[in-house]
Amino acid sequence: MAATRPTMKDVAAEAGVSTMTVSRVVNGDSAVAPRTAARVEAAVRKLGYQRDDVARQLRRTHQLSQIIGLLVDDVTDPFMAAVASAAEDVARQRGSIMLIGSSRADPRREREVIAAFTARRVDGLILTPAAGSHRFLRPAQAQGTKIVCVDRAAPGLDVDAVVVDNFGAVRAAVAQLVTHGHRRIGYLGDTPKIWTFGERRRGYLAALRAAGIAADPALVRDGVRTGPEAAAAVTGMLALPDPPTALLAGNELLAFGALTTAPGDLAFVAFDDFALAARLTPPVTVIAQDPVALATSAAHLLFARIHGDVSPPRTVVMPTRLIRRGSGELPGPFAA
Amino acid sequence: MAATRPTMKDVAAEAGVSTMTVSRVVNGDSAVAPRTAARVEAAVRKLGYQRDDVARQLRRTHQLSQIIGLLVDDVTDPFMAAVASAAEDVARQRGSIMLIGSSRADPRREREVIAAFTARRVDGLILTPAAGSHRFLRPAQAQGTKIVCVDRAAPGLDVDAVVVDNFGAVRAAVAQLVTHGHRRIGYLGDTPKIWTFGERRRGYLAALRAAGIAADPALVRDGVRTGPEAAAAVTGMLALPDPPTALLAGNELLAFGALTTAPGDLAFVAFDDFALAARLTPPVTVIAQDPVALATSAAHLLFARIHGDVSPPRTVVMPTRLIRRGSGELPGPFAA
DNA sequence: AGCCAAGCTGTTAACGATACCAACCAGAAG
DNA sequence: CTTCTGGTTGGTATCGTTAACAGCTTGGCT
Repeated sequence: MAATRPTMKDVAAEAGVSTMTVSRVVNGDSAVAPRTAARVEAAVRKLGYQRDDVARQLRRTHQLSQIIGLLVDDVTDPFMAAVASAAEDVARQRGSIMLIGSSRADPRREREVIAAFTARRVDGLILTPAAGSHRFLRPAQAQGTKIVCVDRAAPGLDVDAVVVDNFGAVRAAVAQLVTHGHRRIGYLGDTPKIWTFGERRRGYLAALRAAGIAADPALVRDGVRTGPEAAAAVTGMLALPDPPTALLAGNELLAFGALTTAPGDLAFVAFDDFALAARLTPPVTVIAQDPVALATSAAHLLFARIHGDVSPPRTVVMPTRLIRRGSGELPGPFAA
Repeated sequence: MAATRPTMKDVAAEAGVSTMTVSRVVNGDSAVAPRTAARVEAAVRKLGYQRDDVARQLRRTHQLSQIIGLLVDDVTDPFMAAVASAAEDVARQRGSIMLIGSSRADPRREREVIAAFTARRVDGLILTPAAGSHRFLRPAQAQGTKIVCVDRAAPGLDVDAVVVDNFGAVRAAVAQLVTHGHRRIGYLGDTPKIWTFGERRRGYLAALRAAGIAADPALVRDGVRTGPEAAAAVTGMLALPDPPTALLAGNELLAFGALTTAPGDLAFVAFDDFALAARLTPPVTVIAQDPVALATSAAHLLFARIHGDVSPPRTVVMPTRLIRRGSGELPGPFAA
């Protein structure tokens, strides 16, 4: 049952050659006489030999491990799933495999997962940083692990990042709600300690300020993490004496939660596009970003670093698009 | 820049002890005098030492690698994302990290990814098998890699599997459509070579047969893989001289595609529940399964195998639930 | 005092692969 | 006939860690 896997030594014995020759054949590096190679290949097939990449990596300590690590909040978030998928595609093209870990927005878990990854000598990490400082990555970075952030910047860490202009996108979307006659506009987001939510919140406040509207703390909800929490927050806002006439949901999950209770006449804009947005009544206006493009770009950047790019870290900003489907264009009480 | 990572030897020199002592401290195994341990720990911190799990694994060849591999079709499928998330949670509880790979339903890619994983000596694999035989896994299995299938069985491979009764669930759902007066019922699915779609298709045909309805090939569409393809298939069916009055979509993705064009009076049932199903008009009736429960069960089964469970392979069947929200209960032309 | 046990630490040899260098062989050239 | 060249092959050391065992203290017991 617990058959032990054959090693190069076994193959060498079977083929009557040295392990060096087996190594050469298995890796197709350097010249081996065709007849010898054929004998080795036959032995490989006969024994079911597969190269042990663990031993290989140990010997080639200063070479690449051909493993990258991806750390996301939560893969069940469709945005993160798209990131994971795109990152793995690039990794595969580059001959690497990918470890995946979820932080669940918990900085401690994030650190532990990253430590487990670096202990395996990953060549690089793609991160969607959780809240909190990421200085703890400096030693790993100093030892040569390349790091690229995607979706979010990592304050306190000097690395590449591929993001969108969250601030500008939300500001523009909220400004549009104001244009359509809304002055009581609600905001739902997770903690502003997460970079994206901080930016989105800033954009919301900036748009209000630009319109001369005082922000009402009762309409600004931070730290909302789940669909049901979002639904409850919306219900709470609507029960206010002076309820909002428009709402901005900070991501897809919160949008789904809000949509379970939001009435159809509440103007609504969601950050992130989603599959059935056009099928709802009214169709949902969204701020769309392209997670595949973000992740592909981040992964290419990572592999460039892995292969020796030492230029100063840069932040790539990808575009967003406000897709007007109706819910964000519902007129408010101050409509012209 | 390319600072090399410190090894136990470096730590040993710094602390004035042998590498064995460092090893003992780092792993907390056996007794080391508190003062010595403190010195070693200080050296570890000073140098930023981290144990090299690659070397460790090589030395401990007959121990576990504490890595598992997950192979899915595509993580952007929310069902698979939930599977991945749940599997990683269990892995983490068990002190393992997880490699992830996508087959994109391509058997060759599936093989390559699996080979890359086994070369890293994963302790086990969780698979959603693509189409085609999986005999190629036998050598890996013989060498001790544990394998568990989730969502789909793997014909030709004697392993554990955690699935739902796809056949029975679809048969019941289609029978219900018949009860509501439908006789022209369309079916959308990917290739029946993928186990789940084969089962779902069989269930559909069995329900028709039981109702004495002849299956019309024009209403049975296999090999539909994308949303747009599903939409086109629906458009095509509706243009028939004798169009369907009801439709069953074989998974979430196909349901989304179909819903972009299906008129509101077409009775509709989707395999897999989804976030906004209740918000559509009419609300969508679905056959729900619990991907988290499936994956959690599969992962527990895998770790049981990894830790020595040698009982015969078993297939765990988890329940499905027909959630009647309206679209599946629309009356057909033969309603009583 | 003498001896043993317990606790602590070090030495050596692997794990499976590859880098580096040396050795071998045939045939060509001098 | 000798020397050289180029293509092939093998030997040895090593990557960073730990298993197995050996050796050294120290203190307790008779």
